[in-house]
Amino acid sequence: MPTKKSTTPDRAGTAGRILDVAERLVQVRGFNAFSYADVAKAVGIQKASLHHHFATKADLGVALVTRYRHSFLDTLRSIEATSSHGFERLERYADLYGKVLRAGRMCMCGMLASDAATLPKPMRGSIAEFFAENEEWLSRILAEGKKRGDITFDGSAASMAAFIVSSLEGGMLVSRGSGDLDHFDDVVDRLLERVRPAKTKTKRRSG
Amino acid sequence: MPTKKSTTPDRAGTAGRILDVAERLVQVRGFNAFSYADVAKAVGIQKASLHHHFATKADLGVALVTRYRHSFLDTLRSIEATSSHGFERLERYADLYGKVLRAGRMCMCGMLASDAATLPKPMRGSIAEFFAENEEWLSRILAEGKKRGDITFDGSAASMAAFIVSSLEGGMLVSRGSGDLDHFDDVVDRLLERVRPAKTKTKRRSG
DNA sequence: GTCTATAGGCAGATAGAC
DNA sequence: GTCTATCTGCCTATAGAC
Repeated sequence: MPTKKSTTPDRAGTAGRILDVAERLVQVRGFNAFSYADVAKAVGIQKASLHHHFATKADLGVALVTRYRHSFLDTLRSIEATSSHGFERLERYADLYGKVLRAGRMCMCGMLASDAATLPKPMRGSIAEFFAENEEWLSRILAEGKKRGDITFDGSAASMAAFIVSSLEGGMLVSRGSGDLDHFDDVVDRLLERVRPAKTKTKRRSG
Repeated sequence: MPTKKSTTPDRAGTAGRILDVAERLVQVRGFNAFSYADVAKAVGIQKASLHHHFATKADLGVALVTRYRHSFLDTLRSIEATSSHGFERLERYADLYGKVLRAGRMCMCGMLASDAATLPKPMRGSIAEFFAENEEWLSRILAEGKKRGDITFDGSAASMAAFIVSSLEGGMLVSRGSGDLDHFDDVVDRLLERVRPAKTKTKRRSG
């Protein structure tokens, strides 16, 4: 859930600034509820200039999802590299979503998932890829943690990963719909309680 | 999750047909991705005629959410009236969402929750009410079931209710975004497994 | 790469006849 | 209550000068 620096480039230059602005607009309003005029205004150039960087809105959308996927994976790898404890990794994973929510945004691909039926076809495959990669990473972290004993759960790591992603995305959605951000924290608490290893007593959520 | 007959009226007449069509369009495409022209075409009247029934799109939106809330509550009461076993009630509750998903739709208020930032203000309060009523009902069913011993869970009924709603909404969202409807069934299985009472061996999901 | 100007279409909404 | 006709404004996108 970016909004942080990443290993990949694409964040500098006009194209990068356009993507930054468009990403925020998608996360707050959705793909069908922002226009080139909105982006142009926020970036400080004219509408027509946007078309030089992204010929069509569909092109912009594809670039948006592609960058988001890479950026998100970078963040996951960073969590993996800087935390060796399974449960702590999951806390930090959940906190990614919490930070986005508190920034007034929805997970970009969660937002796009709800717009799916109306999106240009090339975007849809990339959105599905986001969820697949996300669950793959989570699944691996869960399996390793279970083996090491610093994460607890029943059933397959893959289905647990799918469950976690759904709960967090749904938690964000319902919190935004209810206008009650604490709702999300309750969901995270309950989710983490189910995977917390018997002995550990790590404090929940930092931000 | 309607698309079924309800005790309340509002389903007959031109206004009712307009609401039926608009409801489907919102559930499939979202509030910002359908037009009066779409509705008029599907209903078989002219755009201008729609304004006689719902002067503005905001008015249509408010009527849509209000009817949906009442209709949904009717369905919940019907589950409560025709199932006396707690776990079975939860199975039927989850199945409501599954049926909507398999119809190619999203929960209407889940969809509207993602559109929230762009919606006319009068709609937002009503959407929040939907989630509150929904969780209230679920909370009561959970508390009763726990007391009777035909539902199991830790923590408060209210937080468990919030968790269930989030997981189901998120399950629908991610399933649609992944293009994999089985994803949702896995989420439901895992969710129900956590509330299943020790002795019972009810089969999961009927539809 | 950015600009001005504009095309062509669709959005939500209104006026007024029947 | 439904129609035809129309308004105004915004949308995505393009042409062509600088």
